[in-house]
Amino acid sequence: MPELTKVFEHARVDPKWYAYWEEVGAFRADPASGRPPFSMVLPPPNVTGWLHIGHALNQTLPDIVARWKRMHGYDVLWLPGTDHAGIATQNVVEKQLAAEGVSRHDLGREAFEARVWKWVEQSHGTITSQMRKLGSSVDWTRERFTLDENLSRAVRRVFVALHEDGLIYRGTYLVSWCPRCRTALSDLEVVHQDVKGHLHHLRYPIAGGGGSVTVATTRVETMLGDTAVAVHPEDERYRDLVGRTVVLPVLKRELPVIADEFVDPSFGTGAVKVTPAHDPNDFEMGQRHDLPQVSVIGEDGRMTAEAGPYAGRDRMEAREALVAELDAQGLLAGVTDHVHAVGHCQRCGTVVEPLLSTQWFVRIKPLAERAIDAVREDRTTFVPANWTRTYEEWMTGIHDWCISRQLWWGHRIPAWHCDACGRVTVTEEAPSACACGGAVRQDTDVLDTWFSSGLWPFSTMGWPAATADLARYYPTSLLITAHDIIFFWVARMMMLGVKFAGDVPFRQVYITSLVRDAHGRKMSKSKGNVVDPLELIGEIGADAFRFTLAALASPGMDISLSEGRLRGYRQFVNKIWNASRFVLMNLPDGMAERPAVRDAAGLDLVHRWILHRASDVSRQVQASLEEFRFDVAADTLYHFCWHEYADWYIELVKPRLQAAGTAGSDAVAVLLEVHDRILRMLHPFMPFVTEEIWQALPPSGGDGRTADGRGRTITLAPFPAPVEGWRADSAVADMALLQEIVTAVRTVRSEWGVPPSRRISVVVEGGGEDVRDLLERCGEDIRRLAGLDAVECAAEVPRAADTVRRLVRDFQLHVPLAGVVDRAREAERVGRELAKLGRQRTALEARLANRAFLEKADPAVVREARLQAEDAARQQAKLEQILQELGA
RNA sequence: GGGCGGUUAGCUCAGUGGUAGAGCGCCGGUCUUACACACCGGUUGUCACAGGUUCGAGUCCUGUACCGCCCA
Repeated sequence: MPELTKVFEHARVDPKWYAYWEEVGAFRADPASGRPPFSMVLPPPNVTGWLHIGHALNQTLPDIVARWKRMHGYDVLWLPGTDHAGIATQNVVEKQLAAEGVSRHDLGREAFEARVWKWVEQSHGTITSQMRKLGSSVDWTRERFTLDENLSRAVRRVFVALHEDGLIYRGTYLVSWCPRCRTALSDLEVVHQDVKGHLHHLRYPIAGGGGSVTVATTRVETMLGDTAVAVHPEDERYRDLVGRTVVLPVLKRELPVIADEFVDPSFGTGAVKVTPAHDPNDFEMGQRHDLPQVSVIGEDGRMTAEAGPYAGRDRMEAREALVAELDAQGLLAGVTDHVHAVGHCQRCGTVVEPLLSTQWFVRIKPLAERAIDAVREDRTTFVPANWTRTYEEWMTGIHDWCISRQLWWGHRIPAWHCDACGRVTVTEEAPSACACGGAVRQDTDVLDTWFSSGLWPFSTMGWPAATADLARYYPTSLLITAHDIIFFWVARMMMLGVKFAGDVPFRQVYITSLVRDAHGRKMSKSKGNVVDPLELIGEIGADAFRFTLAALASPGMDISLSEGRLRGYRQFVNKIWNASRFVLMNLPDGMAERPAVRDAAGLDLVHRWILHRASDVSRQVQASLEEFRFDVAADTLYHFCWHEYADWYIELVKPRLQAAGTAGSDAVAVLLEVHDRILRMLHPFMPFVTEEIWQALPPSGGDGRTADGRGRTITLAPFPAPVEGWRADSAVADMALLQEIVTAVRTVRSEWGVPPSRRISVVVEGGGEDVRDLLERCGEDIRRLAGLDAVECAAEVPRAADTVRRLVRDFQLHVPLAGVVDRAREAERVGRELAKLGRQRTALEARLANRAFLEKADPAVVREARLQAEDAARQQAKLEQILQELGA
């Protein structure tokens, strides 16, 4: 440590230590280590740009776990990597091309792919650099990318195996189609948003005269593809109409009127138009009634030749034109405002069109069933547990998964089509020819990105080969990820892991919340409230940023990234820094090794107190981390470090450090011991500052440092364990008393405006043995902390006019303050205290007067209430006396 | 329509049935030799509303209102 600045300089310190950790291989998993394994995979970020604040949370929490487990001696594998993110990445690059005035079609598939690879290199570099700045302790030697050769091989293996099992099929069905991306999407990639639209009521004339039937629709243009009108079979109004035909306006096609239970008689007129080629419900109705499917909208979002006079027009344009035409013909029965959910492309926001299309699908029910069972059998558990239900419900109602995408970026589907016989050959490697001898060409489609992400926990470990990593680290111990990808990712990993890797992919899944802005609003570019994690790290440092995320990460609650909290935790990091400066500045010159703390029983009260507390806190932090209460662990550490260790212990140890003999050496030993434990407990939360300081502390035999330099890092030092021998309940009680006395004096000083420079004196009246004993042992401490030149005990103190008296427990402090005391004001204060005490006493006595309370409440609670009531009564009496003597 | 979560101090949030807490803010005082990103002291509440269970409810149950998310 070249120089000790007053403010922690994260920008100077942080990069140094990350490089060091990598250099000594601190994060490398070692299957041969003989230590127990603990494994996680990082949810691979998309190579679409850079990490956002949500990624920061989803790296900080697992990093805390990884570092904590490592310090407990586990052989930790935290495997990093990135996702090629098919449609998302393709869109990013297409936008860049558009800015240059070219399309991917201008480039052609190969050149386009090359262009994307170039982008991937850049984005990957950005992401990994961000991860290093954040301090993520991943094993870079095992980094993976979903398009790596081995991961691609895993994709082909799984595709072929599912196909052979009959779980992958190809067919023509209604799929969600993005006309802008020009690809099919899975249900999950369609985002439903409420849109204000219009419900158009259209009259379809009944064939052969006799009026018309009115149907309602929000998508008028699809009428051109209608092949029936449907009513509910029990709907009296239309009973006679079933079996007859109506005439489709404009195209003049005759449509049968059918009866189907699906129709809701209470919606609109109770009669609906049926468009099997453009609506999922109508598609099914069409199957039931064997209706023709007429596609009037094409893959480009324009009307097809089937649309007659509207062919070639944009779907939205056609809608307006049709409305006008129908209106002119008197077939528009009315228009009402209507809010309805419209599907939009998750990646580009375009309104999705349900289209008939030939695609590859995964028959998912059989896979889902096993994945549901795995969770029911607790082979995988969710934290918080209520996500289990969300998972189960979605898995239960799951639909087949459309996995083919008409993109150029991704894993090519391992299927080869024969031009001669039309047969499709599905194999891992390209066949030289079709079985019939005909030439084959590979399917041009690629797979849904999530198909490869679904294999991530085992494909990254070498599957399908039986590797040592797979044997040792699979199933992984824990997955930490956000709730918005439970369906996309967690569910798919479960299904595919159970099916192909022989077991669940992870034993526990901790679901994190979303990070929102300071006022709980979702961050979005359009709102302009997006917080860039790198910017924040630049401002407050990675340590403070991480600590903030941990402190705010209470389970099940979204995180509001409040500026106040961020600033507060930056100050906390600085507090740790300065407490460390204090420790380092007070070490004897040339201390080569840390002295051991001698038997606690022989130590001074303040040492026994802080050792007891340090031990207690390590127990609490351990317990909190075990149940993923990062917030509670952070809070415990914050309070202990700042408000016990820094505020009290450091102040109390100052004079002791100057003392000669054992008093001085004890002080150094305990101070170093506790400080070292604090650093180690804080390390998982704030890795950089703790390493910086720890490296400057004199080493100790047991802290994991070895002669060759390997292991000379706090990252591999043991996480502090509680020490039974440090238990000192009496020291804790004595300290509480000391703090009460000091605080009472400080309050008097503050209230009467006594400047810190002015020494005053205090006489304690009526104190018991414990008080006298404390004054004897710690009189000097009390004088220092309260700014006194004398503090003594007396059985009876003569009353004096300018003496302020304060009640502490059952004794009182007499503080002579010549010339500043206003008796009336003091009487007012005592009066307020008395009133408060009276309220407390009344409430307690009311409880004690209640027979039911005495009979049914826990005896300990009753006893406690009694003691409190007695205390209150005693204090009341004394305060009344004080008040009286004040002359009020 | 189904499901999940939330409503606690000015703000952001903890809170295991037993007298309401933290950080930030606010008010007053301090450059006390680790830290002014500090120190000392103080202030701050119909725990959304209405019922119920209980000796006792912020905490458990039911309902209502509002906010948010997911699914259809």
